[in-house]
Amino acid sequence: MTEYKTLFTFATKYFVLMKTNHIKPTESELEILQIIWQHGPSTVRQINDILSVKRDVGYTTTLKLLQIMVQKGIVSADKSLRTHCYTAILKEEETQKKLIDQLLSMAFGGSASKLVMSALGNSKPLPEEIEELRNFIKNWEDRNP
Amino acid sequence: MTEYKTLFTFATKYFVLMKTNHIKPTESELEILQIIWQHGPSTVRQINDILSVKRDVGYTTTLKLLQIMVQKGIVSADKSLRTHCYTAILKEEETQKKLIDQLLSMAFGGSASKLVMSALGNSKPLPEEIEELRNFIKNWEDRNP
DNA sequence: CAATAATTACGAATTATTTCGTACTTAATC
DNA sequence: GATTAAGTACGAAATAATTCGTAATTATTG
Repeated sequence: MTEYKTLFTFATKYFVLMKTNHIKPTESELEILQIIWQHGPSTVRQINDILSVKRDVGYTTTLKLLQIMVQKGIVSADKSLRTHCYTAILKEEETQKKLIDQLLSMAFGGSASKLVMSALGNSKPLPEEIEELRNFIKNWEDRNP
Repeated sequence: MTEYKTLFTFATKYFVLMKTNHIKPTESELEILQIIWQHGPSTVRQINDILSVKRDVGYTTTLKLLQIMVQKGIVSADKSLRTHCYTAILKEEETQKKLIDQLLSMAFGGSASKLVMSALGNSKPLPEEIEELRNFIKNWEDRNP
């Protein structure tokens, strides 16, 4: 019996992995995801308030997007209260990783170094970011002698 | 008269700049752009042959995409011969820069260092890339003490 | 030169994405 | 308790992206 449970658990995880692995949030969905990542589980109104600062967007538009995102398994909805609360299912780092991989193969011919150079080329990282980055680079260079 | 010509030249460049600045190639368009970037000006057949290796795509589909890309100003078509030849108008580095900026604001909250770390985190750059990258980093660190 | 092959032009179906209006339900307020 | 406000559900329009079929044209070949 335990074997079956273990197998089931594994199969479930694997299925979810497979499913989420090819989920690719659209731009609007990413906008919303980012808000949830930053602010934690949020209601439609909270999300829409933040979204509205940047651009014109109707309340029901945001609602609809969130409902679609639930269907796609991008977020989950807690419906225990009348005002539903949405939580990110896609994890920030994993999603970022996936998006970078995609950009990498789509516009950089798979060359990560080119991507990095292009990213550092433009940007003006904040001082505190620079320190973090410097450490990371040091570590990375140790691992890639 | 020369003043007008100069003005016109400037205005044209400015217009094209403004126009191309907000051009955002779709995924399929990027696929094609990448091929042209790598192989130089190409015909539909050449592009479609390369494209077909990776995935199923009809000849007329590729043709249509290229025609749309001409309309958008992404590529230009030399129609002097029966078999048209397509050249990239969008430059590789600029396009890459733009796409990174977009990814940056869309998924990394604008933090280039996070993007770089994520990119280097996964990747296994080729030895020759590592050297190039190392030089770049050295220079970058000199400029960001 | 007739038949075949390669090419372009372009309409149109299909699918995905975004947006919002309207109806309905539940809570808050007067 | 009636009215207003806030919320959800959901259909559907508008737009964008992708795909391909068919017709017309021009070259190539036998």
